[in-house]
Amino acid sequence: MSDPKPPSFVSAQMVAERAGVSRSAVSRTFTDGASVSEATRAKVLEAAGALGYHVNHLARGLRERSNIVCLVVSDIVTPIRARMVDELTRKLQAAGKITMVINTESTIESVSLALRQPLHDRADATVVLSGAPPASLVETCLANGQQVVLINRDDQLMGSHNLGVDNAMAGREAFFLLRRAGCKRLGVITSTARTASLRERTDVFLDIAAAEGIPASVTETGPTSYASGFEAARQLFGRSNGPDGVFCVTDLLALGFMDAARHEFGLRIPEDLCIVGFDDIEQASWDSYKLTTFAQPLADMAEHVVHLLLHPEAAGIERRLYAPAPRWRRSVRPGPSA
Amino acid sequence: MSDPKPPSFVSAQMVAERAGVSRSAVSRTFTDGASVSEATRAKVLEAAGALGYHVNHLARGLRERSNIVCLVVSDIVTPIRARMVDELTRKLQAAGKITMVINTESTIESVSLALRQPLHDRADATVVLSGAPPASLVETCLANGQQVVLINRDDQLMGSHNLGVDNAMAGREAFFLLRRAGCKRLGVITSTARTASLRERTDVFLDIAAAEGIPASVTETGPTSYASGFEAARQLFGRSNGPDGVFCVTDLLALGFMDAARHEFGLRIPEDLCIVGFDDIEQASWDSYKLTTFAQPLADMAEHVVHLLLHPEAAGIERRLYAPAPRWRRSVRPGPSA
DNA sequence: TTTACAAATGCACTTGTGTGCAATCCTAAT
DNA sequence: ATTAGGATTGCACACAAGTGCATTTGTAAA
Repeated sequence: MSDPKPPSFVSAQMVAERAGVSRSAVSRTFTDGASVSEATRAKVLEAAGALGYHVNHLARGLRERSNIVCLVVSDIVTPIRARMVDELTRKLQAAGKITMVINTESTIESVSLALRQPLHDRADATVVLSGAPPASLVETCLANGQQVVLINRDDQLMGSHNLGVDNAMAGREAFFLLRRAGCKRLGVITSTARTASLRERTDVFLDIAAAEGIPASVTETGPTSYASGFEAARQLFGRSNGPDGVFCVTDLLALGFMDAARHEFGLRIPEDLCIVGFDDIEQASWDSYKLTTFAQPLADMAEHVVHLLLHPEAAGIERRLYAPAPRWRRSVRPGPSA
Repeated sequence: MSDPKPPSFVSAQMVAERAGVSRSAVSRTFTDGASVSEATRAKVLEAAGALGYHVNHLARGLRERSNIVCLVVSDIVTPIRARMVDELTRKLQAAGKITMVINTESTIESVSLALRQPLHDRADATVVLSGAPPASLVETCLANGQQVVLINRDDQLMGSHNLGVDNAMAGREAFFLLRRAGCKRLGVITSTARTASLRERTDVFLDIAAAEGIPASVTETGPTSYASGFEAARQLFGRSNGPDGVFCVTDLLALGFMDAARHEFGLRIPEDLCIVGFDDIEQASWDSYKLTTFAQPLADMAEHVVHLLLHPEAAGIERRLYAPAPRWRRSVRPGPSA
């Protein structure tokens, strides 16, 4: 007997009918600067409220910009990534953008697949936090009028914005920190995920060490994780003559390394072993670690991403390098031991 | 002289013109089960490839379901939240859904504002991970044909799916773990964010303790964080006669509490003090902590969310409670001390 | 009261897609 | 060669919005 009437979204047409005006009037009521009389506006607002009307942003996006930003990211659970996602979603939202998150693996195929999504969704922009996007797909995005922002990606693709942290500076600073502490046998702990960022931190550190005549080894045991750092320490101190100063290219590696060095081999930090990390994740400041490390200016970077997206034509394409901020804590001696 | 031709998305119309067919043919080529001849399909695919055509999901969403799912969440940086977001985005994506993230504060106003977004964006469903959504707005979402899934929220709102973890069980188990260890003076460490989940864990623990005649105190010093746990330990052990067994309603609180107890007061864990946490964040398993805690079956929960969204009419509204899985580690003695 | 001019309104078109319906094409059987 | 039948195809509409343009309404000045 009764109409089942499946619930569905209420359109401007329905509001117009209820308010006894044209659909144009409804549209104009919700458009800034449009010409509507106070009486009509009131009728429309009443009807809209009663019906629970909400402007369809998707339909609006058909005509002009969609205000959608695609965030391509892997390893969200990683503290540093989670913080970046947090900063970006928060700031994009405040700027009136809609954030679509694409959770991808770091593999080329997975990223390629993911990068097709912003095209399908008519995103205004694509922000890549992880993985190495193929140049051809980035070009397609650009050709379709999207902006592309790569964060901490090596690929200096034409037409994309590139934001990154100064890895060379970090590698250099890490070395000098350890040398000032009087470390004699250095080591770099990195991961098998050979991204350009990690590689640059490693290479600069090694180059300076070589130039200064201090021996330095490289150890990598797996992905960029606590477990890999732990395993690295096991390997290094399992044989004699382990390092007395290490640069872990990531805080997660550093914390794992630290735990293994302390609890498996009884080493004292910083007396027997100095450790420098990178990222300044929250855990690095915890009382069990007090890790000396470098902070990425995430808030500044996110801020700049939003700025780029809000003013697409303002400054043109740019590559910007941010200086990592050293955080001196307890894992490095202030001066030589003994 | 040359056409500036601002880059923009290529439409099915353009593909049709280049392929010399009607726009319908293009649409049918990209629609499963539609009737297109092999010759036409080939021409269309060629043209689409050359032009870089991608079906506009937004426009498609105008007609039927949009396949957009809204994720309302706060405190993404928190390990447990990051993991839930990771599980959900990954599984939703695999199911062909598009995830848009709304990063909100936990305040009522902020959540209210956030909940309007899925309405504007014609999301098929809204998943709420944080905050207390006002009933009226949830009703609006439901009235507009959306599905609403609340995860670990108290509010048992009509028409919304409710998934949660069995907090009562956790509180009970925590108590028995500590009693079996022979603890005489118990304590609960919680936060000032009085969500239903945290409150239930606290209350059940206290009730049983009272019933069993073991004294138990409650301490809350701030938000649900490492720092709050740290501060709680300072307060409790700053005066004499601190507890010898505590249930921290969150792992973050537990780790902070642990660090302060060890490093500020020299307490040995589990000899002098037993600690039980909740969440089983990655850090709880780290060598410096080895925290006994309870794991939320995040993967199962995410799986079920996707199931609910894929089969909207299948099972109707439901409330489902998941059993937390105990993780026995080193922060609780297996039996009474001395 | 008439005129002039601005404000308000509605028609119709636009955006990009999917699809019902009718017209056309092609193939095979009579 | 004719026809039946199925496979293709294209037209036109629907979806939900914004907006240029012409029309109507309203108001104030002459």
